[in-house]
Amino acid sequence: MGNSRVTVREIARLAGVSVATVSRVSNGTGQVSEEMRRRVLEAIEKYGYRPDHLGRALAARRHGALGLVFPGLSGPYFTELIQGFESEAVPARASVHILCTHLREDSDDQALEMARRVDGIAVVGGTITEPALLRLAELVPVVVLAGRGPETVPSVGVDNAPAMTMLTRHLLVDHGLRDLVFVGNPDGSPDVSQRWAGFQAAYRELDLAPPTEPLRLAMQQHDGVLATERLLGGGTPAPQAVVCANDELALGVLVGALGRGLRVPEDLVITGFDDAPMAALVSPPLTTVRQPVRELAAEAARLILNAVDAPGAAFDSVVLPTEFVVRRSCGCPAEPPTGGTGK
Amino acid sequence: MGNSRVTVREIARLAGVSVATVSRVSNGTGQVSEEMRRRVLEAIEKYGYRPDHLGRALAARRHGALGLVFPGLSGPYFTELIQGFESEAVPARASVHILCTHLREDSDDQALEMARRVDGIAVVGGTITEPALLRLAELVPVVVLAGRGPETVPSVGVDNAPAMTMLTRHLLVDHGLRDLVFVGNPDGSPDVSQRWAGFQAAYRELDLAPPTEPLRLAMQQHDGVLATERLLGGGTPAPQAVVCANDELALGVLVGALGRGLRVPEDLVITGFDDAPMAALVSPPLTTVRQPVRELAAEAARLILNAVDAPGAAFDSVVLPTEFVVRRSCGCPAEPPTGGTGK
DNA sequence: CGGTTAACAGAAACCGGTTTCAGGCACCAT
DNA sequence: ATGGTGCCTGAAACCGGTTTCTGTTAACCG
Repeated sequence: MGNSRVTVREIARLAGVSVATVSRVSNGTGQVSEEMRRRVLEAIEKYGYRPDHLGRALAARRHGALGLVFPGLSGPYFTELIQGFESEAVPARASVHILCTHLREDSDDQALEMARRVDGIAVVGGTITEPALLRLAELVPVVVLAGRGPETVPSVGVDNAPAMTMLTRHLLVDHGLRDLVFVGNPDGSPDVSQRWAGFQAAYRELDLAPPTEPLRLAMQQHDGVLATERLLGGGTPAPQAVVCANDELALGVLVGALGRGLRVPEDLVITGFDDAPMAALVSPPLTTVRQPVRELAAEAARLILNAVDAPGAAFDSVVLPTEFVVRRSCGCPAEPPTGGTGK
Repeated sequence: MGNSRVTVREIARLAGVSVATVSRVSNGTGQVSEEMRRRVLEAIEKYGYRPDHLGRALAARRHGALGLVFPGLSGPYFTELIQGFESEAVPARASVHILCTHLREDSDDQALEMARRVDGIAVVGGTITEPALLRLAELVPVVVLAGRGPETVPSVGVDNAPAMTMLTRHLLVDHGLRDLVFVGNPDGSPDVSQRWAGFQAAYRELDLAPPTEPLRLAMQQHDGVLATERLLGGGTPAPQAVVCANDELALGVLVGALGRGLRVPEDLVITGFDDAPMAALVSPPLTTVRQPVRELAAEAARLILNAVDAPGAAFDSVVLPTEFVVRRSCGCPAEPPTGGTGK
């Protein structure tokens, strides 16, 4: 297996030059005469020489790889994240290592282990402990993706709380609703934690007492279906509106609610967060908050790549803006461009 | 950055032994006296020595990494794939590199590039060209994931065609339907191609003329919504059943159909493939085919790891079984455990 | 024409490990 | 005493590159 067994020294011998010259030619560094360059390139071409990654990495003290650590892989959010990260890493000739911790006990150790194989790491907020994050940052450039880490570790995120406050305010003020329930686990991720805080803040702005407890569930579509069983299955009175921590949950709730014969938004208002592709396509279309997930991850990758190239240069945190997207599921009339009013 | 600057030679000096001994102790290879081992371990502990990955990899001619190449990252299918792969790689102390080709022009080159950074690669069927696959297999152990490659390259997949034939036969025979439309692009992936073939085969079994063209769409949920627009938007007469290439499409079609006021399965029958978590939770629950996606990827990882450990040992292709899951969306009565019949 | 300088090439050191190989030593059987 | 046998150990070679440092050569200048 492998014709790629041809090394610098062989090429050097075949071209009748020194290894230094071969290295210079293959890297385009230093001064090489036209004659030498031609001879070397000829040999490289002829024998199909490709410099070995490990040798090069060892000498250069650089792996040419970036790491991405996240808790689990569920739904469009994480796939967008990965793709955004990848889209920035690949052009920089950096390969992407992933680590999916599943919130295992040894997540911290595995992240530390990864640090020894890559040049920089993006960690999704809430995936590893804060001490581990700090130790990680001592080894390689680190950025926290979607969330905030310790002061010294830069992060890339969106303005979750204000966005959620705006959305909640819309329901409370413009639609006059009072009995809202928030679905999502604030302890699960910084994102959700901030959204929960923003949700409560909207109540306080109006001198209302906010709900004290969210409906704690994971973030997948089927958790949303589960939520409808809890909320609409009798027992407690049904809420007026379900404010979901992300679109997937909202879609699940929507499917569950429609499945029970409820009309949305007449009988139940539902909102999401993310503006996933499906949000605009379901009926009624979902009122949500658009966040630039892909761009978020791309920005993280860029920050890391910069930090790798220019060690020492402090790099700042970034907060990307969100956009409140009003559609039909909150009770607003159908948007003009969609045509047709109401149901 | 990094206290991890301590090397074998330093430890050797500090412990008053040779580097060979340090290497032997840290790897547990060869014979080392108790006294030496103690001294070395003490030094390792004291100075926090961790062998450098690159040095080790270079010397051992092994990267300690596995690659996973796929076209794009959409929906639960790919996330399950990644997690299954990862779950097998991590315990083997192999890191996971991913490459998301997006079907770019240079996919082949990028895959070959990856081959020089990992010990083995799993390629999702249809992601790179066949010649590239062959060249790849010359460099490292390769397995095709979900699909079949050239004879010489082993693959891991499921029995797509028979499963889809069984499902289609169920609609044709048990429900007496005739006007079915298949949604999915057979040119997009071997999986879909096989399912499309199985779909047509069911017609032929009954001496019926199968549809000649599928509705060619991508595989995401919103493509399913798109499908309803094409199929139910007037123009052509609506079909009796929509046979989707995967569950995501089916969920999209379901959402789209319900949004148009259709009753499922009374007005329109819908089926999926995969048995994603949501399939059982929507109403009506989705008739589909369960395939062990996670196990598929795990098996691929195992095959590769074995091939890496025992080079030369031929390794065979694997076909995992599927299971036909009958629920309500095909027109069958609600399952007993679910309780409640019909709507 | 002698001396300075710039351009270029190669020998050797280096990155951080693993592994081969030869030798030292203790122990045992002749 | 001698030779053989195992067990340990360390020097040195090796993995495949990059980079420093030294030296040669030719061009240029006064």
